Amino acid sequence: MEAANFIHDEIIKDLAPGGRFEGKKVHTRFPPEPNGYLHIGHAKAIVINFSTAEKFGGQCNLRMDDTNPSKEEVEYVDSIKQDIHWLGYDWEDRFYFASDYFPQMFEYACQLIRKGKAYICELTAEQIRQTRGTLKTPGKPSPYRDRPADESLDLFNRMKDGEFKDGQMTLRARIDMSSGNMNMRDPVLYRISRSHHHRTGDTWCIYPMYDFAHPIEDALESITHSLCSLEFEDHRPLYDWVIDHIDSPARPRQIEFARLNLTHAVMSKRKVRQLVEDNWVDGWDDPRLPTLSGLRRRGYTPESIRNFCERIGVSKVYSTVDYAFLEHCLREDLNKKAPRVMAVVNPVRLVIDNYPENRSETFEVENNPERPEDGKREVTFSRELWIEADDFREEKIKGYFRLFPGHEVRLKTAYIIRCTGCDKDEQGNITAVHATYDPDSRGGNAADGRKIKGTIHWVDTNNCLDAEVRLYDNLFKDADPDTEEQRDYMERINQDSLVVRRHSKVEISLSGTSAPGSYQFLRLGYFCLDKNDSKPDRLVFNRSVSLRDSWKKRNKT
RNA sequence: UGGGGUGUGGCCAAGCGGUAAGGCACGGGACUUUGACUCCCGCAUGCGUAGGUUCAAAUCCUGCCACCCCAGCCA
Repeated sequence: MEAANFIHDEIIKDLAPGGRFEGKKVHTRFPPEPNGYLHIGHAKAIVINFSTAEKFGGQCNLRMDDTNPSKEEVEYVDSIKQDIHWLGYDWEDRFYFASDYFPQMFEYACQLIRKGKAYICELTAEQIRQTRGTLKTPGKPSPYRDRPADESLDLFNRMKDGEFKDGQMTLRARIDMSSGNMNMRDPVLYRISRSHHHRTGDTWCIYPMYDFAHPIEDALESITHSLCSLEFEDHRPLYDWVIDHIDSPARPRQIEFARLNLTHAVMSKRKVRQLVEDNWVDGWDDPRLPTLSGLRRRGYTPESIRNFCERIGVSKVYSTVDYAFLEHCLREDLNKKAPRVMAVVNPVRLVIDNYPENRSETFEVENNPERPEDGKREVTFSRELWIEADDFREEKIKGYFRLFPGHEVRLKTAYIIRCTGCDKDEQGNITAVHATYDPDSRGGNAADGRKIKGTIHWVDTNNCLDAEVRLYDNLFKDADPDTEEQRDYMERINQDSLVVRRHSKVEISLSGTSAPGSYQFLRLGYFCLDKNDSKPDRLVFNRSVSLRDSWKKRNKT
């Protein structure tokens, strides 16, 4: 089997004869804490866990790591499940909660106490901090460190029974107060907390810490490979310590990889929350946010996100992936799938002066040149059309081959027209563009075979729909809004990250649509209906991503 | 000499002692009834750095440098 990344390398070794998991089935898990919404960074972890299991013919569990009731809520559990399903992964019947293991964890803690590997400490949080030492100096042993096991066991049971106040005492591992690894300086294993747990209610008033709970959760589920992010590297010795000192049914292996960062975006829960709560964006599913619900509303497909996650690779290097790569993956997917449609986002009236006033005709347009099997649809044409304001200029500039007086252009699938001028109001705003058409060019090709370089899209003024179009761009202009910790990144928000066009015109074939799905607005980009605001009689489209535009690129700076 | 990690082109990333894959971005060109798509071409005499071992080093060894993580009763 070929390894796609260093984790696969390790797994292959583990599975080999004499390896740590020889003869075992690979088992991974995705263990979110239900305290917020999932984002693209989680998607990377989800893809790594599920695809690794799949690659080796194993399984991946979904587990809510709910060991801290003061931060967790049920509403998140549902959104997390929904997002993972949406991405296209299935955990079948293997959906678990860390809280289901509380009784077993308590039992393991008692084992540790009996072995003299853990003790009840009555130091306050402040005292624990003070005696922990610093990065360069060893800590001091707690005065309770040598408390007899019987006494600790008794206290631990009374802790569980609610005899003590929150924070009054803790269960601590007895490891090494002078370890260079801070996590090994007698870490707290259990704390007293009377917050209401979303699943166990008030059954417990003591809760295990992550470092104690996680290896047990993994072991109980027979996880072989516990894949997590880099910041847990220093916790691995403690993870192994717990497994080694309890009567563990399994010996899972933790492997760490670098989490995903994206340019032009903020990923941390705290920062996203602030953007939402201070109303810089429209909720957790704002299309500019890197949350999965935001990306979904923006029109990102699960396939594009999965593909993105697979292609960015897995390593231990601190990395920031260019947002342009995510966009590339979306375009690549939508180019194959999205039906083409004509829409004029910023309309200006085009009058074809030599076209009869009351005449109308119909043209057939292909739905997707990439997929001829998708068939064709009809669009109507008449004397007055809407065209994109950008497609007309009063004067030619170098390289511009759209409409300007005297110049010919093709109206997609219809006729070749020649621009004759424009009308303006008193302020000098262009109110209409004038042109004449070539009656012998029906369909778009000139009878004399002359080549027409430019083709523009259009919509019949007599047969179209008004729509609101929301043009989204990066939330942050800076590639790295997240770098300097203390900077007020809100001030760096891109003022043009949302431009609303309320009077856009879209072709009639879109009338009444409510189905989810993406369209390519010809020459503009990929768009989808906004799931929150669009109504069959008042369409609202979100721009998922623009088409690549070498003209625009060439003309800026 | 706290501990743990990482350094390959602008951004990801292969490479596992035999003479620098691939993708994105970027630049050029072809094609084009989407300035899209597609297709060509270009883009590291170089792998943090200095030495060493070897016929041969991004890969092995040593020193140095840079950056990231750790002192929650968060995960």
